[in-house]
Amino acid sequence: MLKRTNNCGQLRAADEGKEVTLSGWVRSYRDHGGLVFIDLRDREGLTQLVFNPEAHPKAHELARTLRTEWVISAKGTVRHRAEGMENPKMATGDIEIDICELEVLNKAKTPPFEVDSNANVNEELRLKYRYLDLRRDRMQHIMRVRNRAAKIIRDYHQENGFYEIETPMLGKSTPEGARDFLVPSRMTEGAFYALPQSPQLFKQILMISGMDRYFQIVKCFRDEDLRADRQPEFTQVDLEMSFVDMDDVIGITEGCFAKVFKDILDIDIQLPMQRMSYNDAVENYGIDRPDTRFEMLLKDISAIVVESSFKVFTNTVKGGGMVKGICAKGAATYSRSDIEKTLTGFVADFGARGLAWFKVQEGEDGKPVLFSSIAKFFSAEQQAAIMETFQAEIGDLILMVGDSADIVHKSLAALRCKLGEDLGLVNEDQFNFVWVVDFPLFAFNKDENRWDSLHHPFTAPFPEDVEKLDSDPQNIRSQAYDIVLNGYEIAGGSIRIHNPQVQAKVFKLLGITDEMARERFGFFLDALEYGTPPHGGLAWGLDRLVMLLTGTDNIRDVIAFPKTQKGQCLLTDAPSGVDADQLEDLYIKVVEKPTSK
RNA sequence: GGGGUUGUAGCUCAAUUGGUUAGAGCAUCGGACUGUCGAUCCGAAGGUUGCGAGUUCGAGUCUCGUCAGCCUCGCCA
Repeated sequence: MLKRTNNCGQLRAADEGKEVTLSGWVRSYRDHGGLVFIDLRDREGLTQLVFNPEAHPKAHELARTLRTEWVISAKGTVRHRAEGMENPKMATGDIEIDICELEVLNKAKTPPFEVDSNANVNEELRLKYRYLDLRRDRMQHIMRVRNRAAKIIRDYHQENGFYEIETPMLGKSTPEGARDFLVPSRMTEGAFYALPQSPQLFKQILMISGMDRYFQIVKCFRDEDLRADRQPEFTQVDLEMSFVDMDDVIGITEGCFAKVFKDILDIDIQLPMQRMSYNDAVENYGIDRPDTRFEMLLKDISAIVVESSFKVFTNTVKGGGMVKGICAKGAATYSRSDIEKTLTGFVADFGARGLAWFKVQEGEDGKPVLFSSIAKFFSAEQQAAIMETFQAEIGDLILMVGDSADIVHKSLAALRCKLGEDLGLVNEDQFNFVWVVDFPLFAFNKDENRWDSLHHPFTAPFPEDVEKLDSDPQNIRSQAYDIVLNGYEIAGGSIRIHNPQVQAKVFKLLGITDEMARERFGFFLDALEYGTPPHGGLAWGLDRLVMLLTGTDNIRDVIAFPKTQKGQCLLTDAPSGVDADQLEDLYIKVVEKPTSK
């Protein structure tokens, strides 16, 4: 084999005269009958090879047989292209290689789609032939960015005193949280490991073990339904620190994000990052992961509309619900069918039973008035108060939902983001980081009549709120913090409970009896009793970060070998059936799927 | 589990209201061509319209079922 001396993105005019060997894939061939030009591609770039029939007839003859995606090595001399023949579109466009010797390392079948093209290709096909898809420019770029991000993150944490420590993939199943992927044990009949949803307890135990600072870039597994930004296995940057408070963890994390964005996108992030309380986020954006790149904030008009004669709203407010809305600037041009079919249908997905609307129009006296089929239910004063609340101007569209707080916030948060996109308010080049803090520790679970952790059961309350564990669980704030970028939660964490008594009280409120706690977390509760340092940490979703760094809205694009929405790998055809012998070894019997008809 | 959407040549797409032999660009194959660079020019080949029923004189088009991809609600501490 002709061994390569350089890669295909390396050579420049200054290398003129050097004898080099390049290896790679044939991107395109241009056969002029006489001269043959080949664009050779490898991970680092493209270089033009020239085959001259008079100078090197043997190489030229072989070159005429080349086809796209064949793998070759070629030896020749770097030559500055003739004047006017340079190609400014190529990094190596000033030079070409005059080839004297060509070796075909491997032929290739005609690919099922064009590797050398930015055209959209059916994703099913891309996933089946992922090795060809990964050869394409866009995927090469994404993998390069992902690799660089991982390196920066590793270097940064190493420099800041973190040990990279691996935690087990075969762990213990815990019933709360997401559904576990289970792995049957051959050694212990009827017992199962679970793949980790996150290394949560192990990293806390590492703090108890005196490791001081731990981090890991680690796979996590959750057996839940997939979405555009969710895969059954995904990658976290997981870290934990001893003897720290919230500001320490936030400071370390901010520093790392700033470095990643500077190095990869050359963007300077203003530090410290903005912080927003959970309550403010929900009140103004309807969600705990606000996209702050545009305004269109939610406004509460319950107090105004409760006085109106519009029964839908008055009943809602009197029944303990609320009425909130958003004001879409300049959107009064939306047609009635846009609003009553498209937008109303959109919020219906989130449980909203209706979407009330006002168009702000110019009245007879030139002043703004509200127009809609329900406007007659609102007095002039009420209308004025509504416009005042939204700072509405002529040409705006006010959209309102009256329902339980949960539905109002969920539906309007989603509607706000949709309209933000539709109206072109989102600047794709802007990166708005915000820490969301002051989360409540618990949320009440009506169905089960108990409290649920908003974050997870090991999250510490603020010290001054600890006494409320007995009296007022609803108003306990937690030392949790989420970092939100453009509406995506990209990292989250908390200061952990390091006091066994507090941990026991939290379990109790969560409806976890001593017995259950023993069985599930006994090992951890024991560990807590042997000298636990105050500690806290955080985990990043690396996949989502790479999505934002590369501007894709599809998590499959940032994972080399992702799964479809049904959890299939189209490349390998996993998951698949197994031999009866294998099942027997594991004491597993497959039962037929019960028919639901 | 629910809702939506897509499926036509190797790829990306088109095909009027249900109406003649389902078309185009790219790719492929053959030929020509000594400075191209998404080469160009000439020619050829390429189809179970995802699959299965049904309605109809007639279905790529309408109906039902089914399979697969995607988006989404529930779900994801």
